[in-house]
This record gives sequence, structure tokens and C-alpha cells, in this order.
Amino acid sequence: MRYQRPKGTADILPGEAQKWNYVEETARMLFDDYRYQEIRTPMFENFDVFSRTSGDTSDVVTKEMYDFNDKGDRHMSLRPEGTAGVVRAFVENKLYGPEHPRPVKVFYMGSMFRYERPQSGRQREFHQIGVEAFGSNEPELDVEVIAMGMDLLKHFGLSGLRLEINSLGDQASRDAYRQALIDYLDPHFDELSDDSKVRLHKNPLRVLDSKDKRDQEIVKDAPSILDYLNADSQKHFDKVKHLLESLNIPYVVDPDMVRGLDYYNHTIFEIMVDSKALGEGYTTICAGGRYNGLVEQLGGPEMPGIGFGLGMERLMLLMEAQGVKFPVLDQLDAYVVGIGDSTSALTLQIVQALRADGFAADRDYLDRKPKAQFKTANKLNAQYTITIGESELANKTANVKQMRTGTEVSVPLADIFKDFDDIITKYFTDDEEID
RNA sequence: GCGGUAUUGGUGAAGUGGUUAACACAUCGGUUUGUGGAUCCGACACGCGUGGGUUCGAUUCCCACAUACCGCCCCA
Repeated sequence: MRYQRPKGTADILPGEAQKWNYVEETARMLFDDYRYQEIRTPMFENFDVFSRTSGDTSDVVTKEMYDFNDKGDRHMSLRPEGTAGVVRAFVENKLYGPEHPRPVKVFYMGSMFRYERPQSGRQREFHQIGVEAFGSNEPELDVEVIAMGMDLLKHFGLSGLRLEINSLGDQASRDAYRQALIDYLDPHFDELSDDSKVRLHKNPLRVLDSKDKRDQEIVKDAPSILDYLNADSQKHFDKVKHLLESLNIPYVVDPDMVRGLDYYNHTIFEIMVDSKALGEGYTTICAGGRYNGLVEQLGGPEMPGIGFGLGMERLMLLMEAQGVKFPVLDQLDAYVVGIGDSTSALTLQIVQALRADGFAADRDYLDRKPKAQFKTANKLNAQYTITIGESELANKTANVKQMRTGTEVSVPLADIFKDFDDIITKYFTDDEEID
């Protein structure tokens, strides 16, 4: 019986993992600039943490949760997204306390799980990088988060980005709009798709998001959320737009944009890219918004929050599609060639000495002939080979060869153990740059 | 959850109801035996996703299952 990885999961193999590492390190550096600190929360939580916060009617909860009962018969779920767990941790660990300067700004990166049909850029286990900022209601923070998302994607070398924003307003605005929408849609009830019929009374905003052609036709003339924002909400949104402009960040307002999770209010946004790698037309690569009330919902004090999530798999697909080159630090400084059994201990000593000195060094472990060892050194793109044979063993010397030029010199073994750098500068600096 | 397509060695792949499953790349070995990217020679599928069935006989036909990809749904 051969084992296969679980459906919708992926093995990230060494070559690929290097790219992931590059992306993650890039993100860490940027987050540091924005003063966001890492937080790590469990990959599974009580089912309720997600179901309550995401909304009972959301697709995530109704059909995509990777949930299970543990041996203590607790209803658990692998996290389908990052925010709920972070908020839970924020509340449980009282990060809202006065000793924590506000806003409290955190980021995370890790696996998320959704039970659904895999497709390109969509897996059951996928990875997200996300940020959350708590404790400020000011539009400036909304804009910082949005700007950081854009900044991040630009750091990854992506182009053709499109920022879409919308406002869902505060609770009062949202309630008013919700009623207006129901009033508008009710007369069309029979024409709506089945999905939308269900959504109409549970979460009418989701109808706006329907991909069904007939639904879209109906929705076209529906009232706009933007007409139902009360003064405060309108002011908030205006400020966000104004600040984006002052940072020269282009954006498009999409009044029909609704996020899949119920906890959002006020500013919501999506950063999209037009790439065939993820299907036709613009697809979302990064999305987020404000979620005032979520902290309270999870048992904390009244404390606003805002954040975004970014899909790693999608990001990697896009970067590949756009031909972004990943800087890879994969240089083998020296390959130590041993000829004859008696040299084996010495070659091992040399390799270890080089490593202790900070060089990347390797040797043969398959007892192969010199020719094969050189072939390997060549294939691994070794900068230098150090050859030890019977005669070198006797003379306490080694042959150091620069692979690129083929130049080979004999040097005392003691020099190699002392400082390999000296040998390089002494014999090979004239025509080669080492990078 | 629904529909479609696919599944041959490390990789890319050809192929047929019936003796030894092409070819290429990669890998390994050799080319007179302590030195690398070329040439040449040679080796390399517990057998064709898994399990059943049809058949004298299946990798090739049928069924189920698994997985991947695409579309729907939805989303990162």
C-alpha cells in the first residue's frame, strides 16, 4: 500500500520551501518596519470560536469547517482563518490591558484549513499571512493596514494590483441598510437563486455577492450601502479615502463588495490582481477589513480591530506567473574530495573545520571515485574543491581548486584549518568576485 | 457537495487485448584505473493509481474507490 498525502494538502519540497522562506522573511522585515509583532495561536480552537464570529450562515461555517470531536468529546475545528483565533488569544491573555501600548499590532503566518474541493490555489490546508491591529477606531489605522498590504505585495514584486474598498458602516448603518435591502429584494424573492433565497433573511448582504446571473440583474438596481451610512460612518469612510489619496494609493470603491465573514464593519478592502494563474479576471490575493465588536463578541472589552489576510499559495502562483525571481542563498563554498579510504577521516575533519569557520561545505558519502566526486562538486556549483589523496595525506597538504577557473594550488593543511578565507584571498582574488 | 478530464519508471512521455512496455532527459557505472560541465558505451518500470470484474489472456475493456487538474459553489 502506498500512502498519499491527504486530499487538498501539499508537500512543500526543498526547492519550493526556499521560496516560501524568502516570502516569509520579506514579510517579517516589512512587518517589523510597521511595528507589527508575531503572534502564534493554536491551529485548532473550539468550534464556537469560529462559528460565532464568522457567522452561522457563512459558507465557511456551514460547509467548509474542518471540525471534529476530540476524545473528550469537545467540538473542535481546525482554524479556517486567522482572525478569530488571534482575537480569542487577545482577549484570553488580556492584551487589551493598559500595559500594552495601543494599538496592539500583531501578525501571524501559518496553516489554515477549509474542507472544500481543491483547485489551483485552493487547498484544504493552505497558508495565510495576516495582520491584526486592536484598539484604535481612527481611519488612520485603516489606512496603515491597507497601505501595509499594498506595500507587502509590492515587496514581493507583484504588479497590476487593484485596490478595492467599501464601507459597511457601523452597526446602525448596517441594520438600516439590511432592512432596505430586504425591502427591495423581497418582491423579487421568487426570481432569486436558491442560495440567495436562503441568504435573503439571514444575511441579505451576501445576496449582493451572488455570482448568479439573474441575481446580479436584480441586485444591479438594489440600494447601495453607501447611501445608508450614517454621519459617523460616512465621515470615517471619507477620511479613509482621503488618507489613501494623500498616500498616493489608488483605489476603487466597490459598493457591492461584501466579505464572506460576518464580523466586518466599516472599512473592508480587497487587493486584486488580474492574472491567468488564478483564473480569468481579477482575483483577490489579499483581503481584510475592520471588525469593531469582534473582541466584545469573544468576551473582551469593547475594542475595535482591523486586519487582513493574504493567501500564500495564491501569492506564490502569482509570483511565479509574473516571473518574480526569488533570491536564493544556496552557495556551496567548498566540496572536499577524498581519494582513498585512508583520507576519509581527514576530509571529514576539513569539512567540519570549514563549517565551523562559517563556510558551506560538503563531501562525498557514497564512497565514490574522484571523478564522480568532481562531477558532484560541479553539479552542486561548488566554488572550490579541496582534494586530499594519499600523497597529500603524507605531505600534510591539500589541493585547492577554484572550479570556475580550474586553477589549482597546493597549500599546507594547517592553512586550511587556520583560515580558508586567507587561502582564497591569497590565491584566487585576482579575477573572481565571490558573491 | 455537483459535473468534466486525467492517472504509465526519478522526470517528460509513446504504446498495444497476447511473447523482451518505445524514445528522451536525469541518475549511476565505464571510456586503461587521483580531478569537473563534451563524445561514445552500458545499466536503469517489484511492471503501466488502488481494488474488483469481463476474457484463454489486460497496462490496454467495464465498475468502484483514491488522487490531481478544470468548471460550479465559495473563497485565501
